Amino acid sequence: MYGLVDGNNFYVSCERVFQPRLEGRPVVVLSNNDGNVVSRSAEAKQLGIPMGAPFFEVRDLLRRHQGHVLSSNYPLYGDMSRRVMARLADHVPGVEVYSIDEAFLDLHGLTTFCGTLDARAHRIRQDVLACTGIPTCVGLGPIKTLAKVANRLAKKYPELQGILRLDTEARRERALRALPAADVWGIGRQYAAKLQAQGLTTAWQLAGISEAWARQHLGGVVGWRLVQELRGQPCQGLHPSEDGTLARQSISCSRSFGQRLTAFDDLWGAVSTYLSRAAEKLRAQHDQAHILTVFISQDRYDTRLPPPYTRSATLTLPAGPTADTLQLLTYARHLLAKLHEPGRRYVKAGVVLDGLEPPGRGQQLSLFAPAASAVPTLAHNARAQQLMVSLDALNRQFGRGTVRPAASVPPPAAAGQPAPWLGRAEHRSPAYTTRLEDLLVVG
DNA sequence: TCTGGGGTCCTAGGACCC
DNA sequence: TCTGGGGTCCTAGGACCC
Repeated sequence: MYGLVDGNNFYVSCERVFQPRLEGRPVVVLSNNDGNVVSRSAEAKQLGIPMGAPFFEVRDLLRRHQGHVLSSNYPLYGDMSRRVMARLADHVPGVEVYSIDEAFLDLHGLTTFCGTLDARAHRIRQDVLACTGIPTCVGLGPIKTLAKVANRLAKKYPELQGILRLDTEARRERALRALPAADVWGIGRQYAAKLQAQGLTTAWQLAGISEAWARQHLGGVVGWRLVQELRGQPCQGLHPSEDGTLARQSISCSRSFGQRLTAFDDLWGAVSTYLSRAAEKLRAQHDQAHILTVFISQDRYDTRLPPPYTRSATLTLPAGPTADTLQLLTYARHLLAKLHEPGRRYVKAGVVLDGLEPPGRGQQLSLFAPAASAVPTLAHNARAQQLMVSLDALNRQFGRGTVRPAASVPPPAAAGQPAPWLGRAEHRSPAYTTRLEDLLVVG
């Protein structure tokens, strides 16, 4: 059996742990730049605010109902997530961290110890709530997709007390008949519309479609696997996460700006900032990258502009994989220069690191000094590596961005001003758990 | 006025190689 | 009149997830 544990309204729940006055009220958390609603309390859902709604469309509605609005606070959510995952790992040896607020549990063979699965799931929920303050739901099923189904229903029907187990044919059928096809893991807007057009509305009907139809209309083999899993035929296993974190195959960092930018130097300020952050994440998971992409976007909602709104440039690093911020910056600047067109107004930029692998393979070294080229010598490499170790240590100890590339610092003329690329965050809560100055004071 | 960010997987088509 | 086949790599695009 698998378990799927999922935090309820995760970001909102994280905020409520430190602001209990938000209990019982409509609360929403916004995406970067205060753009969209990305987490809603039950009360906010009841007002009819959809997931992903642009904030400006629901602002008045929230005001009328004394709703509370928060900018996203990822240091807080990331840290709370780490605490939740640590609790789970204490109960179950095999945990696959699936997202910031979700994890699959490997429960195979655990039933004979410590009572029934339901009792175990109850204990896990209680423990996570007691130790972190985060309410969760647990879905139990013999297959990942069915554990997801169970979790969905456990969230939807409070009378289930946060737990649903689908371990018999009868329970599977009953659950699938109760679940809309659009709520199945892997069915998004497009596929839901296609199913609807065929008169297929429940997960049970979806489980009954033919292989040919699934392959043709639901994304090929992906859709067919999904259908098989609903039927009870497992197509994917559990991939336990080491040390409670998820190692990624690509790492990106991108942001919408707070204002339109046209000047190369402003864009470069943004791109160099994002690249520094991405390289930090890369080193944190002990990898190097050998493919670098830079992209810049114009306003996709501006009907006067012809698509494409985003232009990107990708480079396979000629010197092989690296995790050196400074080396990556050299390449990124060239890529940005290729993309940037004077006069255009850009709203967003980003970088992507691909082709990740652990250090020690495929490093292309130069026979000569690196002065003229980006290709490093061995001695240069060792020093660069030491520099990154020191950089990361300083930023860990004194806060992100304490030491950063000069390009990421706004020019002296703008001293005291926030960088021009920074987005809005007008409702940010303190970093209660990750900044000493922000510690909650009681009493 | 205001519309997110970070991921995954698959497919199709073209270039190139033998 | 005849005009290979299979493999790999790369890119772009499209769907999905949270």
